[in-house]
Amino acid sequence: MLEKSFDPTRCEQRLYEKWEASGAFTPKDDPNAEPYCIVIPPPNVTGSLHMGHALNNTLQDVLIRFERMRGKSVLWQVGMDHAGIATQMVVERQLAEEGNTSRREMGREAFVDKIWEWKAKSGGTITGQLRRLGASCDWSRERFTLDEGLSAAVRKVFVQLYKEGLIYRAKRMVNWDPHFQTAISDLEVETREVQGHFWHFKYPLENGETYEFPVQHDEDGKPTKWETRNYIAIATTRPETMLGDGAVAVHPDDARYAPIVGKRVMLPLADRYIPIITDEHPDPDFGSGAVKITGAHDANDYEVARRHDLPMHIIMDERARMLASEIMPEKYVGMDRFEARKHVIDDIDALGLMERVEDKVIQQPFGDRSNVVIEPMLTDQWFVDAPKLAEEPIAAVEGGRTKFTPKNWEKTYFNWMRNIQPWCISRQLWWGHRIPAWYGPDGQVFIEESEKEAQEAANNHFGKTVTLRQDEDVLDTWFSSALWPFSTLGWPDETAELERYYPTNVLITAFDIIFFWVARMMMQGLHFMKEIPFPDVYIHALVLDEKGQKMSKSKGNTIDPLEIIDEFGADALRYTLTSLAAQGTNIRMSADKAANSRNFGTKIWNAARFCQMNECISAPDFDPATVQEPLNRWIISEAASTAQKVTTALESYRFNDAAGALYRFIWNTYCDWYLELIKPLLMGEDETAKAEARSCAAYAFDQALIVLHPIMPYLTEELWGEMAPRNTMLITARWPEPDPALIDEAAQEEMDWVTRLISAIRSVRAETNVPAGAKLPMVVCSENAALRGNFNRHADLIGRLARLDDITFASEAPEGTLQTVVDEVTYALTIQGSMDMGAERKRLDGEIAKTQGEISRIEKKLGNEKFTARAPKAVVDGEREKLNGYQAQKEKLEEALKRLPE
RNA sequence: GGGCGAUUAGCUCAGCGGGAGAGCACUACAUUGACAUUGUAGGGGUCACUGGUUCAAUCCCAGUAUCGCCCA
Repeated sequence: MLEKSFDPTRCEQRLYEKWEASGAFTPKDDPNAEPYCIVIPPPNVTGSLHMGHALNNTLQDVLIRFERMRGKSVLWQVGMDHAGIATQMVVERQLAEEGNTSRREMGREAFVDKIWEWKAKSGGTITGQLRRLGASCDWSRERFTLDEGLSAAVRKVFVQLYKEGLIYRAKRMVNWDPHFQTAISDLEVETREVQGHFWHFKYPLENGETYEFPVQHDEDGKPTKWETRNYIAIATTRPETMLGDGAVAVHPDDARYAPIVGKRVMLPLADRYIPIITDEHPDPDFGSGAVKITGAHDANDYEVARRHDLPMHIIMDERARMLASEIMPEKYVGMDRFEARKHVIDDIDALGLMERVEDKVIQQPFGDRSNVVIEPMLTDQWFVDAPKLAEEPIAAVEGGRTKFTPKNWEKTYFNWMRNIQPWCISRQLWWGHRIPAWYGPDGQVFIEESEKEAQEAANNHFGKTVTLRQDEDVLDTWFSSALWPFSTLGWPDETAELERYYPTNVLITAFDIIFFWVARMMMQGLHFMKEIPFPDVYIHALVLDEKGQKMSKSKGNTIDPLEIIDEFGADALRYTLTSLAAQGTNIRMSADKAANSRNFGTKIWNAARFCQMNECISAPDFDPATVQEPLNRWIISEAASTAQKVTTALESYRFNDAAGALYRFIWNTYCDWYLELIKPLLMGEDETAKAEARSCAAYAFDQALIVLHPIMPYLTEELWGEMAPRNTMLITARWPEPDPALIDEAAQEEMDWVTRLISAIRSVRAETNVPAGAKLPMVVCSENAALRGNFNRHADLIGRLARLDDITFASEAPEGTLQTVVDEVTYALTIQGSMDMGAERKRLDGEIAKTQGEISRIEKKLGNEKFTARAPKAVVDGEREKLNGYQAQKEKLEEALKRLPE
């Protein structure tokens, strides 16, 4: 006998271990089975499970379990990435806490050893958490981006791309993180609005030259008043960068500055002259319309400087301190950029060149991990020719070889891919794939997959043995993650797995990661495998908090999925997320919602208890097609059509529809109606009827367990094991095939009538305040033979569920009865004692008004000649039929009202 | 500035060219042998606004408003 409710804490670990030990997580070794593969978007080795992961992996697991039960050879390829910056940050912090030496003092090799130590001890927390979620991934094939095979893949890719001219070293503008002292990608930069200032400086013209600058304009914008100026005004939010200015730019159409274009200004503090140039970049309506150009420290200025061949002065070192150089005034050398800013402001002010200062909300870039202001800086880095590599991925989506669900994300993808910039892949870190580039004594570079090959190449080049120095930098973590869909399957070796599972079937991810995962995997997959990595990309929701805000640690509004699992069980969390995963909308998560899902589990559990108590035990040789009773044929139909709905929903990534169909079938159909309806049979004397009800109850329940399993694996597996002896665990049970023979429309119609009739009688009773316990006699006001047939079959059930003690037939309703109309037939209830006349009158009035409303609506429609002429015949006929029905119903209701005693 | 999305019951959200739906919350009743983590019944909506297309619009199209997100 089952306990009173499901206890997840008692079952989850045991079941998970049993699944894993059974080999269910590894792909089945059957050459005839269709392959199905998902690669996990690799979580970060330092990470722990948050709601986003929980959703992402629940959806993957739902599909994986679904396809596994459908008999496919399923591989969920799991693993983690090494997360260069994040990991280095964690270990450096740990070193600092232990009062140990810094990484620089420690040296590269010792530091990297330390990280591996850390990884062995504390890394990969998330894999244990994925297990708790119930993720059925193949742990035997777990990979790590820094493991040997994946590292070999990275070297091969780097060398090949270099030799194809798709990787190059260049001096370009990058996002420099002065805290980590490395370049980071655009995607690791978070632009925030902060309260800042706009400083307006005057740059004096060379030789004290002057010009007339308009200061007032009439309505047509014509200047009406001028003043004589010996300077050009510029405005900046970052005054310290002025020390590196290479020019002042104005728009070519800006008449105000036309007289001084081509002249020079004295750059204050720096004591050097810079030209006034024209460029399309300055907006004449913004600020003074004149822009200082600091080519080495601003992305826009860099483009201007390139166009005009301006000098680009790098004015800061790797920690963003002012750098000694021939253009840097002695005074500022060594100052931090913000300290230098203060001095520059004071010094400009002292020179009388400060025009004014405005408060201004500015967009400022921050490192998403370091949280410091990012310095745009011109540095030497390795780049991937992303615009070139993006061509094929763009074409693949345009041609429909890879499809996004929901489709509108394709726009985001195209927008990003078509505007993609060269991808800076070098990082000034130690944790990662060290770049396979070696330099000779004269700086000549040798790119090879191993030091040995580089040495050979160098020796050949120089004609003698030379000493090589390997590039210090490592590659962006995403360089290796981009290879994930094929490197994890064994590439560059031609493995059986690669042959069988590439391309994978779908990538499941959140939209904020389209650029990281989808774009990069598409680029590398198409380039190296000559084939898309996945035909489908499913973009799921973000999980927000109850108020619809993004969860973040700093806001303190995170909901920990593990706490939800502890409190309500993994199934409740999974069901909640799945049921809310409607396409194109975000999910507002709350503990309340998980509680509802837990209640759903309890409901199922108790239905199982009921089945068990009543010996509803599934028999292996049971054939649903042989069932006789409409009641039973109905539940079999419903189970089959639910399975079909769930199948269709999952095939089209409509997870919420799958969850909803299951909820309705199990709770509203099976529990609320079917189990209630078979109770009289189970307690009755008719052994044949009892036996059929028992086996059908068990069968339908089994079907529900099977089809619910992908979403609620623990509870369903536990019940599967408890309810009957089985040949297989549920995780590998067979998913139902669509079987038209199981759908019985006549039975569905008949039972629909039964449930509507019972509901109608209950409604009358409740609204007229008939005591809930009272059993009433009912008169069916009809001579219809088919109706009598229905009552012959179902009178007991109707009587029990509607609390009737006698059902008789008559042509007319007796006086003084409560009446309700179902399918144009009046049913009259006789009550003992006095009837609540007021309530009954009110109820009937309400019904009549409602029916009249429908009649009027349809009459109006049918009265419209254009409607009857142009609408499809089926629609018009349908409306006529409905009208007849409503009219008949209204007549019956009016009769009932008339028969009410005054 | 560019792009995307949202606006449907008190709340959270599905849905959809032809009778407005769910969960939660609310009201009343019920402890009838699976389940109070429950059951039965009920109340509650000008489907943001304005136009257009159509025999027919909550749904399609255009515009407006408000909100949210992404990119610059």
